[in-house]
Amino acid sequence: MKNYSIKDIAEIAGVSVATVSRVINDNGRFSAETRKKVLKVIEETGYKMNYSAKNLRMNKSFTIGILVPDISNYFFSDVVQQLEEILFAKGYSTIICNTSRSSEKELAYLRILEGKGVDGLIVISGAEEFEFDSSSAEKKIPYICIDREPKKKENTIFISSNHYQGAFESAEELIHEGCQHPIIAMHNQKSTSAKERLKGFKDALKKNSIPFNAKQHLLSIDIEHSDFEQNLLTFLKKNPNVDGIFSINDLIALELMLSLKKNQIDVPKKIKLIGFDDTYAGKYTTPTLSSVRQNTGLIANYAVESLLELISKKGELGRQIVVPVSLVLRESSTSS
Amino acid sequence: MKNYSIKDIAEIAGVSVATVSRVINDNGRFSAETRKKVLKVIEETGYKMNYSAKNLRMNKSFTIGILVPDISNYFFSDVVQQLEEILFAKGYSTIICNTSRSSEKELAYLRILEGKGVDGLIVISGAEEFEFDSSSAEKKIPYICIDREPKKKENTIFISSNHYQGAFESAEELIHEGCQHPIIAMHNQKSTSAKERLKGFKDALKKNSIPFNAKQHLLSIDIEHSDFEQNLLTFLKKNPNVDGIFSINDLIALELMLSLKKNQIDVPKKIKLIGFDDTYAGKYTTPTLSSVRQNTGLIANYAVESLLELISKKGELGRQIVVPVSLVLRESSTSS
DNA sequence: TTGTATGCGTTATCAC
DNA sequence: GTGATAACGCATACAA
Repeated sequence: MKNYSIKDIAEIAGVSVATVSRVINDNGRFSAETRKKVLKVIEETGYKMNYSAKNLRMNKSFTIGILVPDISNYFFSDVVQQLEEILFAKGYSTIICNTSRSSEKELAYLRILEGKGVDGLIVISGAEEFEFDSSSAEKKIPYICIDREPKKKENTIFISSNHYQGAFESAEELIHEGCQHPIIAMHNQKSTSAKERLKGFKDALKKNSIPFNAKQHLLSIDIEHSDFEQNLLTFLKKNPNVDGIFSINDLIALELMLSLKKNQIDVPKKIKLIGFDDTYAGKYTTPTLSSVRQNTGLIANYAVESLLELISKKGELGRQIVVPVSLVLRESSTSS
Repeated sequence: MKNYSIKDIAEIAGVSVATVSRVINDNGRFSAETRKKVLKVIEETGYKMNYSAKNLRMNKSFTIGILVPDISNYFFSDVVQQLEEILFAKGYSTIICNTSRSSEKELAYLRILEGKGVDGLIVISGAEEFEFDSSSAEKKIPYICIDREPKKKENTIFISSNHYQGAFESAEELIHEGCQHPIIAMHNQKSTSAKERLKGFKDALKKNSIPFNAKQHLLSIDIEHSDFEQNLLTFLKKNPNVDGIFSINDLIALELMLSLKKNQIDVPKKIKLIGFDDTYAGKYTTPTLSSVRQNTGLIANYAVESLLELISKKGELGRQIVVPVSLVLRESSTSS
């Protein structure tokens, strides 16, 4: 048994390679009879398309590259999985590239992906703004940005959750639950989404006549270096009236919950807490964790749809799609 | 600006395509001067290798396919990420295929991957035994199985954690902590890893003179259908002396913990609990969850190493590599 | 040391 | 409705 090519198929079926190709791609005209004949041979031989040849000839790869900072992150892996699912159904395969938030790795991947002739790119998050100059202007590779603001908006389509809304509603929820001194806890990454969440939080405070002040309302967390717990305690010592925390993500929220518990600060009685991403862990903590859920399914759908439109030259660039989020309320933010 | 080919480069540099190819691949002989000349042109033009052509010509793709049941699973995504990292460093790119535990999808992917000419395959878990008959015996695609027992061991290399050890040690730990009636909680998937864990659990009981009896020591959970909590309560009603649970994975362990808490059954006082996989959520529950940690880094390393050996025809087939696990003890299994 | 020519498997453009 | 053939970009055997 060998690797059959359409040439072999043609020979066995007693037709020409052109005919075989036409049958396979259901493209052009041929009689029902030859069709059956060819299909039978294909079945019998177990013929498999050589995509390298097809790609070379067509200058198309039916492959989409996905750039993601960290596939083990809950939100990212969720989006990626959905993307993969949808793309597969549409006949595309995906190359998932874990950039580990490293620019060099990202660049290296970009070159490889270009070389492999991907038809399109989906770029997910990443700390900095993204600019992709497919150096060959001739064959610009279309790309979609998810949660990562592109430098040149006119070259791409930008999809993201409504981070502003999520933060705004969270802050309002805390206030409505009686919090007089809600704060926002965030890391020092200046991603678009983080900025939006901060803005939403600030605006909610403003709307409720609480003047925002970084010293009093912003707990800044240096993920890598400083001691998490000490960080929190110092802040609370300076601001003893804090009674609500909106955390920029669940990971931080969970750590906060742990530290608070360790220091006998009751959640939600003394301090109410809302996270972001609705990680599954939030269902199992005591108290269970309220969080903002992003609609990954919708995001993935929009991304694929837009990208395929761009690939077929039908899509309009420069758009921005904002996907609404939903607040999932659990015990950590509700006054019994 | 267009997409340059080596032909263009050759023309600009005033040499032949053969020379350019030799320079690019550092293969064959050429003068230092021509080398410099060619490299300069490549730099200036921003030439990018067309891998479709290269693959077609070389019958090699520098691409590895990874089949994984569910990328959003903690253990899987961890392994995949590490695989990707290691492979990337070695110049390979990866196509990650999420099979959603569907045989059809798996088969479809296999065909595509073959067509794309992947140099090798890494198959992770999946419910059933795996048999990959690269239908073209001519060009057998080498593959590695992680946590999934292949039907024909002689065609592949089988890598897995020491599930037996993890289960055995967990059971012994429960017993040493005073449990008289430890049980194992498991879903109805008959994967290799599940079987091994069951065996380890049984053997630990035997060693400690506790005769294993499915009715008394095996809590079977139908993930999809039945009501989880009711399931547990019924079992506990029949076996009121249960004082320790080894759960086949953390997901189930977390659910158990939730149900126990809901019914005021204290963990670890009344019932001690140990999970499997050391999901990050276990750090944030109350009590924190003891669990068996798999060494994903080591698994990934072995997998890549073995696969590359197979690809270069140097590896020996039929081997089995067992990677030790470690028991991470937390509050859920320790008597205060 | 370098160049010429061939073929990898496919699709598309012609002819017939 | 079908067949012959060029072309895609690359690596390599063989010539020079």
